[in-house]
Amino acid sequence: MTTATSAALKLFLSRLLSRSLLSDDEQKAVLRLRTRRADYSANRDIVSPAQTVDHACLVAGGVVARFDQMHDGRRQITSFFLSGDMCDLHSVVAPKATWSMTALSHATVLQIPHDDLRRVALEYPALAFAFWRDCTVDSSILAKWVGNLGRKNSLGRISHVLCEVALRMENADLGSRCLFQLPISQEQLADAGGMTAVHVNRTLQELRRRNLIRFKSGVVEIVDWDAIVELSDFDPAYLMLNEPLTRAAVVRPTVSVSGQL
Amino acid sequence: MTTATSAALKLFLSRLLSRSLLSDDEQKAVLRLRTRRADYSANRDIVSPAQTVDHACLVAGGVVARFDQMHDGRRQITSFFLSGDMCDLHSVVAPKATWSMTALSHATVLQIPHDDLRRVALEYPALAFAFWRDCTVDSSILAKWVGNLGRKNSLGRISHVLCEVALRMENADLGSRCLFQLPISQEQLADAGGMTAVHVNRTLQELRRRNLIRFKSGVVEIVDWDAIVELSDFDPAYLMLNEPLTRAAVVRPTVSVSGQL
DNA sequence: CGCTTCGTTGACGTCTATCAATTCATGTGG
DNA sequence: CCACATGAATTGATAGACGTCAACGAAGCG
Repeated sequence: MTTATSAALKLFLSRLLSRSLLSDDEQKAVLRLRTRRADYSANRDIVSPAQTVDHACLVAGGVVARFDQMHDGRRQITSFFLSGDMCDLHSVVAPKATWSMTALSHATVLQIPHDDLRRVALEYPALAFAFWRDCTVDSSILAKWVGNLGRKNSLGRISHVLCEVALRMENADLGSRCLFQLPISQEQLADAGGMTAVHVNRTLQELRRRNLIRFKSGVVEIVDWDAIVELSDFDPAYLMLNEPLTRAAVVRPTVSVSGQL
Repeated sequence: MTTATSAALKLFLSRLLSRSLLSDDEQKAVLRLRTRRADYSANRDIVSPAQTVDHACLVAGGVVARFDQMHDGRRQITSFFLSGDMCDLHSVVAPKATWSMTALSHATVLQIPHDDLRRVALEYPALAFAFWRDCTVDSSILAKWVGNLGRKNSLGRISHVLCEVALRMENADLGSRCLFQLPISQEQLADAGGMTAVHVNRTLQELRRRNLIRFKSGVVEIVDWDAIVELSDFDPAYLMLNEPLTRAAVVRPTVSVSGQL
Protein backbone atom coordinates (compact mmCIF):
# COMPACT_ATOMS: atom_id res chain seq x y z
CA MET A 1 0.00 0.00 0.00
CA THR A 2 1.47 3.33 -1.01
CA THR A 3 1.62 6.17 1.45
CA ALA A 4 -0.90 8.16 -0.58
CA THR A 5 -3.36 5.28 -0.40
CA SER A 6 -2.77 4.84 3.27
CA ALA A 7 -3.17 8.56 3.88
CA ALA A 8 -6.57 8.61 2.18
CA LEU A 9 -7.81 5.63 4.17
CA LYS A 10 -6.64 7.35 7.33
CA LEU A 11 -8.54 10.48 6.34
CA PHE A 12 -11.64 8.42 5.72
CA LEU A 13 -11.22 6.67 9.05
CA SER A 14 -10.77 9.96 10.86
CA ARG A 15 -13.91 11.18 9.16
CA LEU A 16 -15.79 8.17 10.52
CA LEU A 17 -14.18 8.63 13.93
CA SER A 18 -15.31 12.24 14.09
CA ARG A 19 -18.87 10.95 14.31
CA SER A 20 -18.71 7.36 15.59
CA LEU A 21 -16.78 5.52 18.27
CA LEU A 22 -14.96 2.54 16.78
CA SER A 23 -12.90 -0.16 18.48
CA ASP A 24 -9.32 -0.93 17.52
CA ASP A 25 -10.42 -3.94 15.51
CA GLU A 26 -13.01 -1.95 13.64
CA GLN A 27 -10.49 0.78 12.87
CA LYS A 28 -8.00 -1.77 11.59
CA ALA A 29 -10.67 -3.32 9.40
CA VAL A 30 -11.18 0.05 7.72
CA LEU A 31 -7.47 0.61 7.21
CA ARG A 32 -7.09 -2.87 5.73
CA LEU A 33 -9.69 -2.31 3.00
CA ARG A 34 -8.43 -3.20 -0.46
CA THR A 35 -8.11 -0.23 -2.79
CA ARG A 36 -7.31 0.35 -6.41
CA ARG A 37 -6.00 3.72 -7.44
CA ALA A 38 -7.50 5.61 -10.37
CA ASP A 39 -6.53 9.03 -11.69
CA TYR A 40 -8.84 11.37 -13.55
CA SER A 41 -8.06 14.60 -15.34
CA ALA A 42 -10.33 17.62 -14.94
CA ASN A 43 -13.88 17.26 -16.27
CA ARG A 44 -13.57 13.52 -16.70
CA ASP A 45 -16.59 11.45 -15.67
CA ILE A 46 -16.03 8.96 -12.87
CA VAL A 47 -19.54 7.52 -12.78
CA SER A 48 -22.35 8.02 -15.31
CA PRO A 49 -26.11 7.89 -14.65
CA ALA A 50 -27.67 4.42 -14.85
CA GLN A 51 -24.25 2.82 -14.56
CA THR A 52 -24.05 -0.10 -12.14
CA VAL A 53 -20.87 -0.03 -10.10
CA ASP A 54 -19.24 -2.66 -7.92
CA HIS A 55 -17.00 -0.36 -5.92
CA ALA A 56 -17.21 2.83 -3.92
CA CYS A 57 -14.89 5.78 -4.58
CA LEU A 58 -12.73 7.34 -1.92
CA VAL A 59 -11.34 10.71 -2.94
CA ALA A 60 -7.59 10.81 -2.28
CA GLY A 61 -6.80 14.11 -3.98
CA GLY A 62 -8.43 16.87 -5.99
CA VAL A 63 -12.11 17.76 -6.06
CA VAL A 64 -14.94 15.52 -7.20
CA ALA A 65 -18.57 16.56 -7.69
CA ARG A 66 -21.89 14.79 -8.01
CA PHE A 67 -24.00 16.20 -10.85
CA ASP A 68 -27.56 16.25 -11.93
CA GLN A 69 -27.80 16.54 -15.69
CA MET A 70 -30.72 18.22 -17.47
CA HIS A 71 -32.02 17.08 -20.80
CA ASP A 72 -30.80 20.21 -22.55
CA GLY A 73 -27.27 19.69 -21.29
CA ARG A 74 -27.33 22.14 -18.42
CA ARG A 75 -26.07 20.68 -15.22
CA GLN A 76 -26.18 21.21 -11.50
CA ILE A 77 -23.60 20.15 -8.96
CA THR A 78 -25.33 18.53 -6.00
CA SER A 79 -22.28 17.96 -3.77
CA PHE A 80 -18.58 18.54 -3.56
CA PHE A 81 -16.29 15.75 -2.40
CA LEU A 82 -12.86 16.44 -0.95
CA SER A 83 -9.95 14.25 0.10
CA GLY A 84 -11.09 11.64 2.60
CA ASP A 85 -14.72 11.74 1.43
CA MET A 86 -16.23 8.49 0.24
CA CYS A 87 -18.14 10.09 -2.56
CA ASP A 88 -20.60 7.30 -3.25
CA LEU A 89 -20.85 5.17 -0.15
CA HIS A 90 -24.54 5.04 -1.05
CA SER A 91 -23.69 2.78 -3.93
CA VAL A 92 -22.99 -0.06 -1.51
CA VAL A 93 -26.73 -0.42 -1.05
CA ALA A 94 -27.80 1.12 -4.38
CA PRO A 95 -25.26 0.06 -7.01
CA LYS A 96 -27.15 1.58 -9.92
CA ALA A 97 -26.22 5.23 -9.98
CA THR A 98 -28.95 7.83 -10.40
CA TRP A 99 -26.44 10.65 -10.75
CA SER A 100 -23.10 11.30 -12.38
CA MET A 101 -19.79 11.87 -10.67
CA THR A 102 -17.11 14.02 -12.26
CA ALA A 103 -13.61 15.16 -11.41
CA LEU A 104 -13.58 18.96 -11.24
CA SER A 105 -9.82 19.23 -11.07
CA HIS A 106 -7.27 16.52 -11.57
CA ALA A 107 -8.35 13.95 -9.00
CA THR A 108 -7.09 10.74 -7.47
CA VAL A 109 -9.66 8.19 -6.43
CA LEU A 110 -9.35 4.91 -4.53
CA GLN A 111 -11.84 2.30 -5.61
CA ILE A 112 -13.00 0.01 -2.82
CA PRO A 113 -14.97 -3.13 -3.75
CA HIS A 114 -18.56 -3.19 -2.49
CA ASP A 115 -18.04 -6.79 -1.43
CA ASP A 116 -15.32 -5.75 0.98
CA LEU A 117 -17.39 -2.92 2.42
CA ARG A 118 -20.37 -5.24 2.90
CA ARG A 119 -18.13 -7.83 4.50
CA VAL A 120 -16.74 -5.47 7.15
CA ALA A 121 -20.21 -4.03 7.70
CA LEU A 122 -21.53 -7.51 8.44
CA GLU A 123 -18.57 -8.50 10.54
CA TYR A 124 -18.65 -5.29 12.56
CA PRO A 125 -22.18 -3.92 12.93
CA ALA A 126 -20.75 -0.75 14.40
CA LEU A 127 -19.10 -0.14 11.04
CA ALA A 128 -22.41 -0.66 9.26
CA PHE A 129 -23.90 2.01 11.48
CA ALA A 130 -20.92 4.29 10.94
CA PHE A 131 -21.30 3.96 7.16
CA TRP A 132 -25.01 4.60 7.40
CA ARG A 133 -24.34 7.64 9.55
CA ASP A 134 -21.82 8.91 7.04
CA CYS A 135 -24.51 8.74 4.37
CA THR A 136 -26.81 10.65 6.68
CA VAL A 137 -24.36 13.53 6.77
CA ASP A 138 -24.44 13.55 3.00
CA SER A 139 -28.25 13.77 3.10
CA SER A 140 -28.16 16.57 5.60
CA ILE A 141 -25.87 18.53 3.31
CA LEU A 142 -28.14 17.91 0.34
CA ALA A 143 -31.16 19.14 2.29
CA LYS A 144 -29.27 22.31 3.15
CA TRP A 145 -28.39 22.84 -0.50
CA VAL A 146 -32.07 22.61 -1.36
CA GLY A 147 -32.73 25.44 1.07
CA ASN A 148 -29.85 27.40 -0.34
CA LEU A 149 -30.94 27.18 -3.94
CA GLY A 150 -34.59 27.68 -3.14
CA ARG A 151 -34.40 30.67 -0.87
CA LYS A 152 -31.20 32.68 -1.26
CA ASN A 153 -29.84 35.22 -3.68
CA SER A 154 -26.54 34.87 -5.47
CA LEU A 155 -24.46 36.42 -2.69
CA GLY A 156 -25.94 34.06 -0.14
CA ARG A 157 -25.66 30.99 -2.34
CA ILE A 158 -22.03 31.46 -3.31
CA SER A 159 -20.85 32.39 0.14
CA HIS A 160 -22.76 29.55 1.78
CA VAL A 161 -21.15 27.02 -0.52
CA LEU A 162 -17.73 28.46 0.28
CA CYS A 163 -18.43 28.42 4.02
CA GLU A 164 -19.31 24.77 3.82
CA VAL A 165 -16.18 23.83 1.93
CA ALA A 166 -14.14 25.97 4.33
CA LEU A 167 -15.27 24.05 7.40
CA ARG A 168 -14.97 20.69 5.71
CA MET A 169 -11.44 21.57 4.62
CA GLU A 170 -10.49 22.71 8.07
CA ASN A 171 -12.01 19.61 9.62
CA ALA A 172 -10.00 17.35 7.31
CA ASP A 173 -6.80 19.30 8.05
CA LEU A 174 -6.54 20.45 4.47
CA GLY A 175 -6.32 24.14 5.27
CA SER A 176 -7.94 26.70 7.53
CA ARG A 177 -11.47 27.98 7.18
CA CYS A 178 -10.14 31.35 6.07
CA LEU A 179 -7.59 30.14 3.54
CA PHE A 180 -7.77 26.96 1.52
CA GLN A 181 -7.39 25.57 -1.96
CA LEU A 182 -10.41 24.87 -4.12
CA PRO A 183 -9.10 24.23 -7.64
CA ILE A 184 -12.30 24.87 -9.57
CA SER A 185 -13.35 27.42 -12.17
CA GLN A 186 -16.03 30.07 -11.86
CA GLU A 187 -18.11 28.03 -14.27
CA GLN A 188 -18.00 25.04 -11.94
CA LEU A 189 -18.87 27.27 -9.02
CA ALA A 190 -21.82 28.44 -11.09
CA ASP A 191 -22.95 24.84 -11.55
CA ALA A 192 -22.95 24.50 -7.76
CA GLY A 193 -24.77 27.76 -7.09
CA GLY A 194 -27.46 27.24 -9.70
CA MET A 195 -26.45 30.28 -11.71
CA THR A 196 -24.47 31.31 -14.77
CA ALA A 197 -20.72 31.83 -14.90
CA VAL A 198 -21.24 35.48 -15.76
CA HIS A 199 -23.31 36.08 -12.68
CA VAL A 200 -20.88 34.17 -10.49
CA ASN A 201 -18.18 36.47 -11.74
CA ARG A 202 -20.17 39.55 -10.78
CA THR A 203 -21.08 38.05 -7.43
CA LEU A 204 -17.44 37.31 -6.65
CA GLN A 205 -16.55 40.88 -7.58
CA GLU A 206 -19.15 42.16 -5.16
CA LEU A 207 -17.83 39.90 -2.40
CA ARG A 208 -14.32 41.13 -3.12
CA ARG A 209 -15.46 44.75 -3.16
CA ARG A 210 -17.09 44.33 0.23
CA ASN A 211 -13.88 42.80 1.56
CA LEU A 212 -15.53 39.52 2.45
CA ILE A 213 -14.11 36.82 0.18
CA ARG A 214 -11.33 36.60 -2.35
CA PHE A 215 -11.29 33.74 -4.85
CA LYS A 216 -8.46 33.62 -7.34
CA SER A 217 -6.81 30.79 -9.29
CA GLY A 218 -8.24 28.08 -7.08
CA VAL A 219 -7.46 29.69 -3.74
CA VAL A 220 -10.26 30.86 -1.47
CA GLU A 221 -9.60 33.48 1.15
CA ILE A 222 -12.42 34.31 3.51
CA VAL A 223 -11.51 37.73 4.79
CA ASP A 224 -14.33 38.28 7.26
CA TRP A 225 -15.69 34.97 8.51
CA ASP A 226 -18.33 36.40 10.83
CA ALA A 227 -19.71 38.71 8.18
CA ILE A 228 -19.91 35.85 5.70
CA VAL A 229 -21.67 33.62 8.21
CA GLU A 230 -24.20 36.39 8.68
CA LEU A 231 -24.59 37.13 4.99
CA SER A 232 -25.06 33.50 3.98
CA ASP A 233 -27.15 32.51 7.00
CA PHE A 234 -24.65 29.73 7.63
CA ASP A 235 -25.25 27.41 10.57
CA PRO A 236 -22.69 24.59 10.58
CA ALA A 237 -24.92 22.23 12.58
CA TYR A 238 -25.95 20.44 9.40
CA LEU A 239 -22.37 19.29 8.83
CA MET A 240 -22.59 17.29 12.07
CA LEU A 241 -18.96 18.00 12.82
CA ASN A 242 -19.15 18.39 16.56
CA GLU A 243 -21.73 15.86 17.62
CA PRO A 244 -21.02 13.97 20.81
CA LEU A 245 -19.35 10.71 19.85
CA THR A 246 -21.50 7.65 20.29
CA ARG A 247 -21.51 4.09 19.24
CA ALA A 248 -24.49 4.13 16.98
CA ALA A 249 -25.33 0.58 17.90
CA VAL A 250 -25.79 0.62 21.63
CA VAL A 251 -28.34 -2.13 21.97
CA ARG A 252 -27.29 -5.70 22.45
CA PRO A 253 -29.50 -7.98 20.44
CA THR A 254 -31.67 -10.20 22.57
CA VAL A 255 -30.83 -13.22 20.48
CA SER A 256 -27.48 -14.17 19.08
CA VAL A 257 -26.83 -12.96 15.58
CA SER A 258 -25.81 -15.67 13.23
CA GLY A 259 -24.45 -13.36 10.61
CA GLN A 260 -25.77 -15.71 8.01
CA LEU A 261 -28.20 -14.48 5.44
CA MET B 1 -52.61 -2.82 17.39
CA THR B 2 -55.29 -0.88 15.55
CA THR B 3 -55.94 -1.51 11.89
CA ALA B 4 -54.70 1.96 10.99
CA THR B 5 -51.41 1.25 12.73
CA SER B 6 -51.11 -2.11 11.12
CA ALA B 7 -51.91 -0.64 7.70
CA ALA B 8 -49.14 1.92 8.01
CA LEU B 9 -46.60 -0.71 9.04
CA LYS B 10 -47.66 -2.81 6.08
CA LEU B 11 -47.18 0.17 3.77
CA PHE B 12 -43.73 0.73 5.22
CA LEU B 13 -42.89 -2.94 4.79
CA SER B 14 -44.09 -2.94 1.22
CA ARG B 15 -41.94 0.11 0.62
CA LEU B 16 -38.93 -1.80 1.92
CA LEU B 17 -39.92 -4.87 -0.10
CA SER B 18 -40.11 -2.86 -3.29
CA ARG B 19 -36.35 -2.43 -3.03
CA SER B 20 -35.01 -5.26 -0.85
CA LEU B 21 -35.64 -8.97 -0.54
CA LEU B 22 -36.56 -9.85 3.03
CA SER B 23 -37.21 -13.24 4.62
CA ASP B 24 -40.43 -14.06 6.45
CA ASP B 25 -38.74 -13.57 9.80
CA GLU B 26 -37.41 -10.21 8.76
CA GLN B 27 -40.81 -9.12 7.49
CA LYS B 28 -42.46 -10.21 10.73
CA ALA B 29 -39.88 -8.29 12.71
CA VAL B 30 -40.89 -5.11 10.88
CA LEU B 31 -44.60 -5.70 11.40
CA ARG B 32 -44.01 -6.36 15.11
CA LEU B 33 -42.32 -3.00 15.71
CA ARG B 34 -43.83 -1.11 18.63
CA THR B 35 -45.59 2.11 17.64
CA ARG B 36 -47.18 5.03 19.38
CA ARG B 37 -49.75 7.04 17.50
CA ALA B 38 -49.57 10.83 17.37
CA ASP B 39 -51.87 13.21 15.54
CA TYR B 40 -50.89 16.64 14.30
CA SER B 41 -53.05 19.37 12.87
CA ALA B 42 -51.93 21.33 9.81
CA ASN B 43 -48.80 23.44 10.19
CA ARG B 44 -47.87 21.84 13.50
CA ASP B 45 -44.19 21.05 14.02
CA ILE B 46 -43.34 17.40 14.52
CA VAL B 47 -39.59 17.84 14.98
CA SER B 48 -37.66 21.08 15.49
CA PRO B 49 -34.03 21.78 14.55
CA ALA B 50 -31.44 20.78 17.14
CA GLN B 51 -33.98 18.59 18.89
CA THR B 52 -32.72 15.16 19.91
CA VAL B 53 -35.28 12.46 19.27
CA ASP B 54 -35.46 8.86 20.45
CA HIS B 55 -37.95 7.62 17.88
CA ALA B 56 -38.48 7.65 14.15
CA CYS B 57 -41.74 8.82 12.58
CA LEU B 58 -43.77 6.71 10.20
CA VAL B 59 -46.42 8.68 8.34
CA ALA B 60 -49.77 6.91 8.57
CA GLY B 61 -51.95 9.61 7.05
CA GLY B 62 -51.78 13.15 5.67
CA VAL B 63 -48.71 14.90 4.31
CA VAL B 64 -45.54 15.70 6.23
CA ALA B 65 -42.66 17.85 5.02
CA ARG B 66 -39.07 18.39 6.00
CA PHE B 67 -38.13 22.07 6.09
CA ASP B 68 -35.05 24.19 6.01
CA GLN B 69 -35.63 27.43 7.86
CA MET B 70 -33.83 30.68 6.98
CA HIS B 71 -32.84 33.25 9.54
CA ASP B 72 -35.39 35.76 8.26
CA GLY B 73 -38.23 33.28 8.63
CA ARG B 74 -38.50 32.21 5.02
CA ARG B 75 -38.57 28.48 4.61
CA GLN B 76 -37.94 25.80 2.04
CA ILE B 77 -39.49 22.36 1.93
CA THR B 78 -36.80 19.78 1.23
CA SER B 79 -39.01 16.67 0.98
CA PHE B 80 -42.58 15.53 1.08
CA PHE B 81 -43.50 12.42 3.08
CA LEU B 82 -46.63 10.42 2.34
CA SER B 83 -48.34 7.50 4.04
CA GLY B 84 -45.92 4.63 4.48
CA ASP B 85 -42.84 6.85 4.42
CA MET B 86 -40.56 6.73 7.43
CA CYS B 87 -39.86 10.42 7.37
CA ASP B 88 -36.77 10.46 9.56
CA LEU B 89 -35.24 7.02 9.46
CA HIS B 90 -31.97 8.94 9.39
CA SER B 91 -32.52 9.86 12.98
CA VAL B 92 -31.71 6.29 14.02
CA VAL B 93 -28.06 7.03 13.37
CA ALA B 94 -28.23 10.82 13.81
CA PRO B 95 -30.70 11.53 16.63
CA LYS B 96 -30.01 15.25 16.71
CA ALA B 97 -32.14 16.79 13.98
CA THR B 98 -30.59 19.33 11.65
CA TRP B 99 -33.94 20.13 10.06
CA SER B 100 -37.55 20.59 11.07
CA MET B 101 -40.48 18.36 10.25
CA THR B 102 -43.97 19.78 9.92
CA ALA B 103 -47.44 18.44 9.18
CA LEU B 104 -48.73 20.15 6.02
CA SER B 105 -52.25 18.84 6.42
CA HIS B 106 -53.76 17.04 9.35
CA ALA B 107 -51.40 14.09 9.74
CA THR B 108 -51.18 10.86 11.67
CA VAL B 109 -47.73 9.66 12.65
CA LEU B 110 -46.55 6.44 14.26
CA GLN B 111 -43.55 6.89 16.52
CA ILE B 112 -41.18 3.93 16.55
CA PRO B 113 -38.45 3.82 19.23
CA HIS B 114 -34.89 4.02 17.91
CA ASP B 115 -33.93 1.24 20.29
CA ASP B 116 -36.34 -1.12 18.57
CA LEU B 117 -35.16 -0.18 15.12
CA ARG B 118 -31.54 -0.66 16.15
CA ARG B 119 -32.39 -3.99 17.72
CA VAL B 120 -33.98 -5.45 14.59
CA ALA B 121 -31.18 -3.99 12.49
CA LEU B 122 -28.62 -5.82 14.61
CA GLU B 123 -30.61 -9.02 14.76
CA TYR B 124 -31.28 -9.03 11.02
CA PRO B 125 -28.41 -7.43 9.07
CA ALA B 126 -30.55 -7.56 5.94
CA LEU B 127 -32.92 -5.14 7.67
CA ALA B 128 -30.04 -2.83 8.49
CA PHE B 129 -29.16 -2.77 4.81
CA ALA B 130 -32.81 -2.27 3.84
CA PHE B 131 -33.04 0.72 6.20
CA TRP B 132 -29.79 2.12 4.86
CA ARG B 133 -31.06 1.65 1.32
CA ASP B 134 -34.29 3.43 2.18
CA CYS B 135 -32.26 6.40 3.35
CA THR B 136 -30.37 6.27 0.07
CA VAL B 137 -33.61 6.76 -1.84
CA ASP B 138 -34.24 9.82 0.28
CA SER B 139 -30.80 11.15 -0.66
CA SER B 140 -31.38 10.49 -4.30
CA ILE B 141 -34.57 12.50 -4.15
CA LEU B 142 -32.81 15.36 -2.38
CA ALA B 143 -30.11 15.43 -5.04
CA LYS B 144 -32.78 15.64 -7.72
CA TRP B 145 -34.44 18.53 -5.92
CA VAL B 146 -31.13 20.37 -5.93
CA GLY B 147 -31.05 20.01 -9.70
CA ASN B 148 -34.64 21.13 -9.95
CA LEU B 149 -34.22 24.28 -7.92
CA GLY B 150 -30.88 25.14 -9.45
CA ARG B 151 -31.67 24.71 -13.10
CA LYS B 152 -35.37 24.89 -13.90
CA ASN B 153 -37.94 27.61 -14.34
CA SER B 154 -41.19 27.76 -12.42
CA LEU B 155 -43.13 25.56 -14.85
CA GLY B 156 -40.48 22.87 -14.67
CA ARG B 157 -40.09 23.04 -10.91
CA ILE B 158 -43.78 22.81 -10.07
CA SER B 159 -44.55 20.08 -12.55
CA HIS B 160 -41.51 18.04 -11.56
CA VAL B 161 -42.55 18.10 -7.92
CA LEU B 162 -46.05 16.99 -8.91
CA CYS B 163 -44.69 14.20 -11.13
CA GLU B 164 -42.67 12.89 -8.24
CA VAL B 165 -45.59 12.87 -5.83
CA ALA B 166 -47.75 11.29 -8.54
CA LEU B 167 -45.49 8.27 -8.96
CA ARG B 168 -44.91 7.88 -5.24
CA MET B 169 -48.66 7.98 -4.68
CA GLU B 170 -49.30 5.43 -7.37
CA ASN B 171 -46.54 3.20 -6.06
CA ALA B 172 -48.04 3.26 -2.57
CA ASP B 173 -51.52 2.51 -3.95
CA LEU B 174 -52.81 5.87 -2.81
CA GLY B 175 -54.16 6.95 -6.17
CA SER B 176 -53.10 6.96 -9.80
CA ARG B 177 -50.35 9.07 -11.28
CA CYS B 178 -52.93 11.15 -13.11
CA LEU B 179 -55.34 11.71 -10.24
CA PHE B 180 -54.46 11.84 -6.58
CA GLN B 181 -54.97 13.81 -3.42
CA LEU B 182 -52.36 16.24 -2.19
CA PRO B 183 -53.99 18.28 0.56
CA ILE B 184 -51.63 21.26 0.57
CA SER B 185 -52.02 24.95 -0.19
CA GLN B 186 -50.41 26.93 -2.99
CA GLU B 187 -48.25 28.59 -0.37
CA GLN B 188 -46.89 25.21 0.73
CA LEU B 189 -46.30 24.26 -2.88
CA ALA B 190 -44.38 27.51 -3.19
CA ASP B 191 -42.20 26.50 -0.25
CA ALA B 192 -41.38 23.30 -2.12
CA GLY B 193 -40.69 24.97 -5.46
CA GLY B 194 -38.52 27.73 -4.06
CA MET B 195 -40.85 30.49 -5.18
CA THR B 196 -43.60 32.79 -3.92
CA ALA B 197 -47.24 31.87 -3.56
CA VAL B 198 -48.18 34.52 -6.10
CA HIS B 199 -45.89 33.06 -8.71
CA VAL B 200 -47.08 29.52 -7.97
CA ASN B 201 -50.60 30.73 -8.60
CA ARG B 202 -49.65 32.12 -12.00
CA THR B 203 -47.66 29.02 -12.85
CA LEU B 204 -50.63 26.78 -12.02
CA GLN B 205 -52.84 28.97 -14.20
CA GLU B 206 -50.43 28.55 -17.08
CA LEU B 207 -50.35 24.77 -16.59
CA ARG B 208 -54.15 24.74 -16.53
CA ARG B 209 -54.35 26.95 -19.61
CA ARG B 210 -52.07 24.56 -21.50
CA ASN B 211 -54.26 21.66 -20.43
CA LEU B 212 -51.44 19.90 -18.61
CA ILE B 213 -52.25 19.94 -14.89
CA ARG B 214 -55.21 20.89 -12.77
CA PHE B 215 -54.73 21.47 -9.04
CA LYS B 216 -57.77 22.45 -7.03
CA SER B 217 -58.68 22.05 -3.37
CA GLY B 218 -56.05 19.44 -2.68
CA VAL B 219 -56.67 17.28 -5.74
CA VAL B 220 -54.07 17.01 -8.46
CA GLU B 221 -55.08 15.96 -11.94
CA ILE B 222 -52.33 15.44 -14.46
CA VAL B 223 -54.11 15.77 -17.77
CA ASP B 224 -51.24 15.03 -20.15
CA TRP B 225 -48.64 12.85 -18.45
CA ASP B 226 -46.25 12.61 -21.40
CA ALA B 227 -46.28 16.34 -22.00
CA ILE B 228 -45.57 17.00 -18.33
CA VAL B 229 -42.72 14.51 -18.28
CA GLU B 230 -41.26 16.33 -21.25
CA LEU B 231 -41.84 19.79 -19.81
CA SER B 232 -40.35 19.00 -16.41
CA ASP B 233 -37.52 16.80 -17.72
CA PHE B 234 -38.77 14.08 -15.38
CA ASP B 235 -36.85 10.79 -15.29
CA PRO B 236 -38.24 8.51 -12.57
CA ALA B 237 -35.00 6.53 -12.21
CA TYR B 238 -34.03 8.57 -9.15
CA LEU B 239 -37.03 7.23 -7.24
CA MET B 240 -35.54 3.73 -7.53
CA LEU B 241 -39.00 2.23 -7.85
CA ASN B 242 -38.25 -0.51 -10.33
CA GLU B 243 -34.82 -1.70 -9.39
CA PRO B 244 -34.18 -5.44 -9.54
CA LEU B 245 -34.76 -6.83 -6.07
CA THR B 246 -31.63 -7.87 -4.25
CA ARG B 247 -30.59 -8.78 -0.81
CA ALA B 248 -28.28 -5.94 -0.08
CA ALA B 249 -26.17 -8.16 2.12
CA VAL B 250 -25.06 -11.01 -0.04
CA VAL B 251 -21.72 -11.72 1.51
CA ARG B 252 -21.35 -14.22 4.29
CA PRO B 253 -18.93 -12.92 6.86
CA THR B 254 -15.79 -14.94 7.09
CA VAL B 255 -15.93 -15.02 10.85
CA SER B 256 -18.95 -15.46 13.04
CA VAL B 257 -20.61 -12.25 14.12
CA SER B 258 -20.96 -11.99 17.82
CA GLY B 259 -23.52 -9.24 17.73
CA GLN B 260 -21.96 -7.89 20.85
CA LEU B 261 -20.66 -4.38 20.82
C1' DC C 1 -73.25 35.66 9.56
C1' DG C 2 -68.76 37.48 10.43
C1' DC C 3 -64.03 35.74 10.46
C1' DT C 4 -60.05 33.76 8.70
C1' DT C 5 -57.52 31.47 5.35
C1' DC C 6 -56.78 30.72 0.57
C1' DG C 7 -56.79 31.95 -4.16
C1' DT C 8 -56.53 35.61 -7.66
C1' DT C 9 -55.27 39.93 -10.01
C1' DG C 10 -52.55 44.14 -11.38
C1' DA C 11 -48.67 47.27 -11.30
C1' DC C 12 -44.10 47.68 -10.61
C1' DG C 13 -39.19 46.77 -9.43
C1' DT C 14 -35.23 43.74 -9.06
C1' DC C 15 -32.49 39.97 -9.88
C1' DT C 16 -30.48 36.97 -12.98
C1' DA C 17 -30.00 35.07 -17.77
C1' DT C 18 -28.49 35.88 -22.31
C1' DC C 19 -25.50 37.35 -25.95
C1' DA C 20 -21.37 39.12 -27.64
C1' DA C 21 -16.98 41.14 -27.11
C1' DT C 22 -12.70 41.80 -24.94
C1' DT C 23 -8.98 41.07 -21.78
C1' DC C 24 -6.10 38.00 -19.20
C1' DA C 25 -3.56 33.72 -18.11
C1' DT C 26 -1.45 29.68 -19.42
C1' DG C 27 0.90 26.59 -22.10
C1' DT C 28 2.99 25.09 -26.67
C1' DG C 29 5.85 24.96 -30.66
C1' DG C 30 9.09 27.31 -33.40
C1' DC D 1 12.18 34.47 -26.40
C1' DC D 2 8.32 35.29 -29.25
C1' DA D 3 3.97 33.94 -31.91
C1' DC D 4 0.15 31.62 -31.29
C1' DA D 5 -3.70 28.80 -29.45
C1' DT D 6 -6.70 27.88 -25.78
C1' DG D 7 -9.50 28.41 -21.98
C1' DA D 8 -10.85 31.41 -18.03
C1' DA D 9 -12.18 35.82 -16.34
C1' DT D 10 -14.32 40.16 -17.22
C1' DT D 11 -17.35 43.76 -19.18
C1' DG D 12 -21.53 46.00 -21.25
C1' DA D 13 -26.13 46.07 -23.06
C1' DT D 14 -30.54 44.06 -23.10
C1' DA D 15 -34.45 40.98 -22.06
C1' DG D 16 -37.12 38.02 -19.29
C1' DA D 17 -38.40 35.70 -15.11
C1' DC D 18 -39.75 36.23 -10.67
C1' DG D 19 -40.53 38.89 -6.30
C1' DT D 20 -43.00 42.47 -3.87
C1' DC D 21 -46.88 45.05 -2.52
C1' DA D 22 -51.57 45.89 -2.17
C1' DA D 23 -56.09 44.92 -3.03
C1' DC D 24 -60.09 42.03 -3.81
C1' DG D 25 -62.96 37.78 -4.23
C1' DA D 26 -64.07 33.03 -2.76
C1' DA D 27 -64.58 29.44 0.38
C1' DG D 28 -64.56 27.00 4.69
C1' DC D 29 -65.82 27.38 9.66
C1' DG D 30 -67.55 28.45 14.20
